[in-house]
Amino acid sequence: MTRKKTPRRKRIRLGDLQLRILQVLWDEGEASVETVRRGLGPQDPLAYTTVATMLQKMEARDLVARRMEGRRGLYRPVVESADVRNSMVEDLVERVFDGNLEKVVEHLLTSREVSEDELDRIARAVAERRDDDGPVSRRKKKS
Amino acid sequence: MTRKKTPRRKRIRLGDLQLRILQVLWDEGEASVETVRRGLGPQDPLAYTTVATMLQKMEARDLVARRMEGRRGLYRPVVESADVRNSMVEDLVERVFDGNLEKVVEHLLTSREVSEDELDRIARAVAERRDDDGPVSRRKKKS
DNA sequence: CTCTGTCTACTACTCCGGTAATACTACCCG
DNA sequence: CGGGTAGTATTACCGGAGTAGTAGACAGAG
Repeated sequence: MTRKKTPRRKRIRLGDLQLRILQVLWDEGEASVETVRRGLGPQDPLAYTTVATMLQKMEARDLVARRMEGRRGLYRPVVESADVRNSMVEDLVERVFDGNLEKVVEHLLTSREVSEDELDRIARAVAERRDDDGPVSRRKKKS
Repeated sequence: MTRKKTPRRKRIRLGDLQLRILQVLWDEGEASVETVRRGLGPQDPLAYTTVATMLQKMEARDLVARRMEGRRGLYRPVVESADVRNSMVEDLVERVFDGNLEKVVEHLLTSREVSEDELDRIARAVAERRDDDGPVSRRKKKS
C-alpha cells in the first residue's frame, strides 16, 4: 500500500492507561495533569505522579504534546482518535481474523447479544455505505 | 461436571507471538515445539528455545496444556479460538469504542477500503442474523 | 521573607511479552 | 560404545506499561 498521503501510518499500540488518557484529552482538548487525572474517573484514582509520568512517556512517543503555561504543563493529543481507533482495529483484524473483515463482523454479530435495534442500525449503515460508494470498490472516498 | 467445566469468562489478552502460536495449535490440534515453530512460518524463524519458552509460559497461564509422549512434549490448546477471538474483540470494543457495537461496524466500514463483495456478504450476514433471531429468541439486550 | 502547597523532574521497581543462550538429558546411529 | 541430535529446563536480558516515591522549584499567604 505505501500511501504517501498519510505521513505517519505507524501502527499505534496502546496500553489501557494510555488509551484512557488519550480519551480524556480528546474530550478536553488540552488538559493539565490534574485535569487528566480527574478525567480518568473517581474510581481507583491514580497517583498524580503516575499520570504525570505516563504523560511524559507519551510525550516522548509523540502521542501527546505539551505546552507550558507559566510553570504548568498543558497536554494536548497529537494523534487523532480516528487514527488510533483505526490502528487498533486494523491490528485486531489482522492479528485475530487474518485481515478478513467479514469474519469480524460475523463474529461481532454472533458472539454478543445484539438487539434488533442495533441490527437495524448496522444494516442501515451497510446499505448506506453501499449506495454511497456506488458499484465501485476501488474509488477512494473523498468526504 | 463438578466445576471443571465452569464457563470461565475471563478476559484473555494475548501478545502477538502467543496468538500466532495458538493459531498453529488450533490448526494442528496437538504439536511439538518444533512443529509449532515450523507452523509459525518460514519467514524470520524463531529460535527453538524461544518457542519452547513461550509455550512454557503459556502452559503456566493455562493457555495450552502439555502431554508428555516419551520425552517429547506435545502441546494442545486449552482455550478455544472462539473464546480468544471473543475476548479480544470484546476488549477492543470496550476499550476503544466504549462498548458500542455500531460504532465499531461503522468504523470498520468507513476506515478501510471495503469491496462491494465484502459489503454484500456483510449485508447478508446481518440479514441472516436478523432472521435467525426472529423466531428463536426475541431477546432484547439491556438497553 | 519564610512557610506551605502545587507542579515538574528524576528515579525506581514490578510484570509481562519476546528473544535467546546454556546446560543438561536421553535416544538413535554407525 | 560414543557422539551427534533432538528435547527439555534453567536463566538472562530487553523494552514497555503501569505505578509511584522523592527531590527540587516556585508561587502565593501571612
